[in-house]
Amino acid sequence: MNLLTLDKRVSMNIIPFSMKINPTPPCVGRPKGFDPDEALEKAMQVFWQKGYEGASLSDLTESMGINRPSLYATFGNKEELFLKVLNRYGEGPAGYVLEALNEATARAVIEKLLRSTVEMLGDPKHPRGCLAVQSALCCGDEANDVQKKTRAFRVAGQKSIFERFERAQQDGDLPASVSADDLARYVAMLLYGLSIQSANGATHEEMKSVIEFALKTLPF
Amino acid sequence: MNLLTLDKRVSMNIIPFSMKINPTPPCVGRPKGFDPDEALEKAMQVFWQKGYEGASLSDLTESMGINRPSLYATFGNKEELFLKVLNRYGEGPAGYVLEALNEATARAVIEKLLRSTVEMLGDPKHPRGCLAVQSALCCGDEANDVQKKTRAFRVAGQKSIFERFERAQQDGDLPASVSADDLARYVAMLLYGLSIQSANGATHEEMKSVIEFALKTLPF
DNA sequence: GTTGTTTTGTATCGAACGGTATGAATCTAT
DNA sequence: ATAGATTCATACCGTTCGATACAAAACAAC
Repeated sequence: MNLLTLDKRVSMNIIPFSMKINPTPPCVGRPKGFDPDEALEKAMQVFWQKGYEGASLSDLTESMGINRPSLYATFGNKEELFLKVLNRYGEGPAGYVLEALNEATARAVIEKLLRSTVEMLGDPKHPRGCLAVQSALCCGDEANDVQKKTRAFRVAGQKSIFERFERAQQDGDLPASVSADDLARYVAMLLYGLSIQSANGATHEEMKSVIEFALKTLPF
Repeated sequence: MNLLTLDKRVSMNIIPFSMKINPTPPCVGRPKGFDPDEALEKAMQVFWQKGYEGASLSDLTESMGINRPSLYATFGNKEELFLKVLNRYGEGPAGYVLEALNEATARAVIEKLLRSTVEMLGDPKHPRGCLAVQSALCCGDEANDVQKKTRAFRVAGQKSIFERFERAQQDGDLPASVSADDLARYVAMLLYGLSIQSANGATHEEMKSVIEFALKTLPF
């Protein structure tokens, strides 16, 4: 789910010629005492549970097992760290969203989206809820950029679902009588709603039960 | 929507006999230079937009038009102020939820809930989204109490809807084949989902359109 | 006018925030 | 071994956080 281009050095074409960007990690100097990938995973857990504003640098460095200078040297700052976490979230725990769009029919896409979401939200390895929904839903002025980018992340996911339904109508497996826009927004609503249900403490079984109800009401 | 007992002095029965609590404002001393009700309204707008953690005391006092000592003397502290705001939210902008339960049938209740929610979320007088969903969805350790009480607020609303559907089954206007638990959770999901849709920037018309779609799929 | 009570404005508290300067430590290359 | 490069650990920066101490100001009662 590569919805955002996070590396400004690449996206803005600042670097001339074909200068390589970190082609391989530097072979000189003291090696890192930690695995940046593992550290990023830990950071994701913290942001997932406490949100962008609620996660302090002390929370982050403690969970990541590194100290502040290492964090800043490796990830930039708190905001850049969060954006890298968001990207990781889209490719990892939320990667099922784009995968589900490969299902054969609109109906199958929706079933896969709902069932995968419930599986993800019910996984006790993660904090409750959806990181993209809850970690920067509303915040103070300083975190406005993070809020906007997290919202753009959600909107991009909904747009992908919408485009898949448009294709489904061309393929003929989605009746032309239903609006692809309404349907995409409706499905996104269900996913968002499940996220809040999870945050409310709904059990895995309860969520499984409610999406079966929702699927039964689908008119196609 | 009096879902929470916010005044601990009352709920815990600390005060002996029938000692009155602020029966009438004191007639001696310098009078307040502001209207606490108006100030609370302003505070609600701030928490609604920035969330509990994102709203600083400077944000609050500036919008409320008072200074810090006045805020603390009148509302206790930041947490108590938020809880009073949450109570006000339940009785004001979100008061339609309990009102909707007075509709004659389960179907009418759902229609009223969805349409009233869209009207509330589409009102440009308020910040986007639902205060009870977004203002303390996840946060740091210090705000854990606020998070729990906000979650309890949401869960209480869902429970009220559930109990209304149970009654509807006794009344016979909701088929016994549908689970009242599933249906209440489903409707709450739609309301939560609408809140996130609103935060995502969905227009009033888009939300109106998607709930009409959702209502069309209802099997009763 | 004096006293007693409450509110307001200012100035500030200790703690925590995000972020960094600095030097010791640890590696490769020669 | 030495030099060069990078990372790590400590200690600290300025700012902002929520919360208050204190005294002047504004009222009612007498």
